[in-house]
Amino acid sequence: MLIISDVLRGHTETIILAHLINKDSYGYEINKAIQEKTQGSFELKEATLYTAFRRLEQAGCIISYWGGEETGARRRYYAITENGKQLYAENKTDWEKAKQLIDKLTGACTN
Amino acid sequence: MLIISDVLRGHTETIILAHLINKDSYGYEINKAIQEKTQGSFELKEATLYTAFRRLEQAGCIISYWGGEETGARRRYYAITENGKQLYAENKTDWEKAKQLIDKLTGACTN
DNA sequence: CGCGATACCTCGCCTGTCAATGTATATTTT
DNA sequence: AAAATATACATTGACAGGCGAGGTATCGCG
Repeated sequence: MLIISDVLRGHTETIILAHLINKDSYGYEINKAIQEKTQGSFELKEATLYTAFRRLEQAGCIISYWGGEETGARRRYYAITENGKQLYAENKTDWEKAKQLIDKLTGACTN
Repeated sequence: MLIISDVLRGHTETIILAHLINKDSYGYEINKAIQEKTQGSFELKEATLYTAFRRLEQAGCIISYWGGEETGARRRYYAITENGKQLYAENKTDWEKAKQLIDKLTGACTN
């Protein structure tokens, strides 16, 4: 991985939720989508992904159902809930704030 | 703390280095500076701060020396090294990349 | 003298990441 | 038909960074 993963830490859930906003999806597909989007410069590890799914489901932010085994192995689909949409919105505004804050704090100070 | 700390994770060292770029400083002062800069919306916890100092010193990114007890308790000053300046520069470019990446990945996807 | 501010430090827990490993099925290759 | 590859999900155990809680010491003020 080219990008230091500690910086990405804490964004896993938001990344997942972002992918579920428009349509239901499943782990493998989300992972592939991320790899394509970032052209390999960042990969969500499977273990990380699935533990995040567990967290989100337990928090009532997503729900899961089995389906769509037509093409290959069985898939567990996830759908975002109202809770999830709310969390996504919160995380997005938090991120905007955090971005500014980090920019300010990591700028060489002249005082 | 208002901002989710996991998002800030991994930036502690960069924040410290940023404060040492222009002048030597010590823990308490750096902490106070951060609190003022962010108007209380983010506080680097002492335990976090001092463990980060240890890490940075062990990595040869900063060096420490005792001094300046004139006003109160004794202070341990830190100075940035060439290694530290390099790490700072790397972290900054990483951050720019990561910012773009996160923005891209947490945007609701329309595909 | 007690209290608050200054200043530093450590222990142990918690949480998120991830390498390693395992399972099962479908498709493609040999 | 067997082997390899791709699809797809899941768990375990280790690791690292953040931080709550607690501790030490000095100085000035009332």
